[in-house]
Amino acid sequence: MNYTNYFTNRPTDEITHDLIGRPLIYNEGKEKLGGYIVEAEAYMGKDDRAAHSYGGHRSPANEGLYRRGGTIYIYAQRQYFFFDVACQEENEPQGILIRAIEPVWGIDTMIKNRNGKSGVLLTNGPAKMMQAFGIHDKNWNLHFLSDSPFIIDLEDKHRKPAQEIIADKRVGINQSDPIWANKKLRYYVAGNPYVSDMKKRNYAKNNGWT
DNA sequence: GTTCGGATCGTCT
DNA sequence: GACGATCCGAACA
Repeated sequence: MNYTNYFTNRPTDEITHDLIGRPLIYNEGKEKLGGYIVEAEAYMGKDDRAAHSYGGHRSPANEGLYRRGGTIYIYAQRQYFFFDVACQEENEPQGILIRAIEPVWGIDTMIKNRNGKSGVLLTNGPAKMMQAFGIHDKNWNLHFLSDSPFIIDLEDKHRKPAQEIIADKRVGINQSDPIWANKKLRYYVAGNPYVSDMKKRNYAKNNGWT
């Protein structure tokens, strides 16, 4: 399975669901940083009121969404950076936002990058994950995954099986269009502590893995 | 443990 | 000049 096939040929929400439990790794050359994807959101393109590409809106900042599936789309929001992967063919501006990982590789370095914050606070949000990787710019925006330090491991045997994957509404979406704002396009490992806003009382045994 | 409001800056109008 | 696909610390329980 290569990135092009993986990020096209299926509906974007289906790909998003499939990414849960797969390793996401960032390796600039000196050390492997990353963990298992535990939370991600699908943005369904021109019709999706919550997407940056809603209504066909196109600008230098959201150009990445219009590139071919497997292209990295990094964007800035306030002082923070977010990591997306474009889906579908070129000019079909759909994408996936990786929201959270359960840290596994290079934890000590990621804690340093996060200014000493550890535990759940290390990577339980899209901008926190980028900080943990030490990314503070859009350097890799518009690069194809295989031409970047990012690796999404598509080997099924490396995918950590979740006990249950929940579909829920996306986070931080403007409610002006309740139809799109409430669509269940966010997927996460039930009870995993690294899912953003996961309440302690909802933590699952074995972090929600089988 | 959970909620609330302010910070802060790239991007588009 | 206004607005976020957020984060953090302070306040309250």
